[in-house]
Amino acid sequence: MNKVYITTAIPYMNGSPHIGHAMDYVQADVSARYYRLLGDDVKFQVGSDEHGGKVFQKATAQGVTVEAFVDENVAKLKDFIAKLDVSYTDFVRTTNTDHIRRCQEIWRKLSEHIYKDKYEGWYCTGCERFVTDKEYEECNGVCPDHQKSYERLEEENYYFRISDFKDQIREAILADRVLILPDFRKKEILKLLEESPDVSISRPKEQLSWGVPVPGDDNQTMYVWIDALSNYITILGYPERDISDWWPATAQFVGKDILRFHAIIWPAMLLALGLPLPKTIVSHGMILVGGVKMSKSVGNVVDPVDVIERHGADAFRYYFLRHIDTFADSDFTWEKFENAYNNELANDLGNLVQRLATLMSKNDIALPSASAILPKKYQSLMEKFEFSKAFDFVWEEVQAINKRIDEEKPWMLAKNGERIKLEECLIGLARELLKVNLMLGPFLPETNEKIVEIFSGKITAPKTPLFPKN
RNA sequence: CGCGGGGUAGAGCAGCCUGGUAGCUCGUUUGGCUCAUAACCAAAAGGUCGCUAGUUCAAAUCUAGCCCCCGCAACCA
Repeated sequence: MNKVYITTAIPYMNGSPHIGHAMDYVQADVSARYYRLLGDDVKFQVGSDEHGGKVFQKATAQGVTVEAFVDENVAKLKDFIAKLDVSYTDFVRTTNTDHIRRCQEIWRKLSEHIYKDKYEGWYCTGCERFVTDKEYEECNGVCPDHQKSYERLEEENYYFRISDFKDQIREAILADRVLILPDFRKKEILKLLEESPDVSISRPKEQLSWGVPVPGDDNQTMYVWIDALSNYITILGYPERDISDWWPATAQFVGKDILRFHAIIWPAMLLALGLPLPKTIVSHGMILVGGVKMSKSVGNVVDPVDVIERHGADAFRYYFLRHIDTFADSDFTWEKFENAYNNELANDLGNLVQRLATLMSKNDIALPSASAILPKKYQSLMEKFEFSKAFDFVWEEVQAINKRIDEEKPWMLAKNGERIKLEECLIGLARELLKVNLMLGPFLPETNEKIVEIFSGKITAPKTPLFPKN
């Protein structure tokens, strides 16, 4: 039995979960369920990134303690993940004491690649943060929120010497020892790697109080990188436990916006710790709405929960796994979604189940049990994380069954009393459907179970269709 | 010359690496069927493959130049 470890990015707890996070979860879940289907032992991590200034400020603004604030958001996140029907096994919180302790131990282990340096940049005393040079120029040197001029300030930070590992990382990426998907992102990362300077990994305590204290320096707090990225191994019990059963991860799912951190900083950390690199980093694109970026100010934000409440988790998973490109930016519109739901889920699949179940039920034909096997092509696509293509393949089979029913005309066989042929025909068709259903399992877990139920024992057509139309 | 992705039927995409009748899904039109959620099956209409030049017997596909859209460029998925 193979050990498979699947991870997702841990969302920052300064707000509610949104559609971008949903992509991580749904993709990772399909992989996890697929490997379970193969009989593998799967560990599937999800979690929450809870430290940092923004979380602290938000909590303060709401007049609640920061602990209460993150607890509430974590509860929301867990509820969100449950709604998506995500079969995770481990939930890691960066405020968990084990995580914090392990994180500090990791820092110590990294110490020979850590140095202290001064950072100089534009700072807003209102926001209590540095802004990038680009931001500075865009605002003409005046903070738009506070109407104050930025000040030139310097502070001391610890830095992680990425440059110690650049060559190793480049080689690993080039040789696909850490496979970055899709390929065009790999090229992007290789280019970015050359320009990646050392990364600042701490902040003065007075500026950042809500975070993991830097071991051996009371005046510094860890900035996000080591705290957040290490979650993938602290949840496994690193460093005090041997994690080689699970690490390296089979696949780490991230959004394209944070790929750079997972493909550069994270591998550098792992190399410094003497740990192997993840086998695959899968990066998905952004969801656009009507061709434009989703944003609160535009007011075009689509809440996954709305989609789920309308047609269920499987419908959500269907659209986002098949019609949203697995790797590139893709468009969501309600019209497209409803279209896919009605034409494909309801008409192609739902109706297929209905007509076949009715045919078998009317003629009192049961399905002798037989185990289906997964087609090679499907397996190969799933193992390349080509979810949308794998789904297309499954759908070709769905359509082929509908076609076969029309060609073989079982209702005619029934009318003519050709019992033997009828049984042969319907059992053959039902077996095909169960083969499809097996492949459908990782994508649409709820539907999968329903189909299994319908076609076991004495068959009766469901009273309410699998995918009811409005 | 910052890096990367893209411009193919009304819409969304595949094909381009390894040149040789331009394909898929949705939508539209017509026909068939009646087991089924007015569902299913078949057929048809619809494209100067961003522009220009070049290589070639032959280019969506290779080369060069140009135009346009989008993403990223140290922390807003």
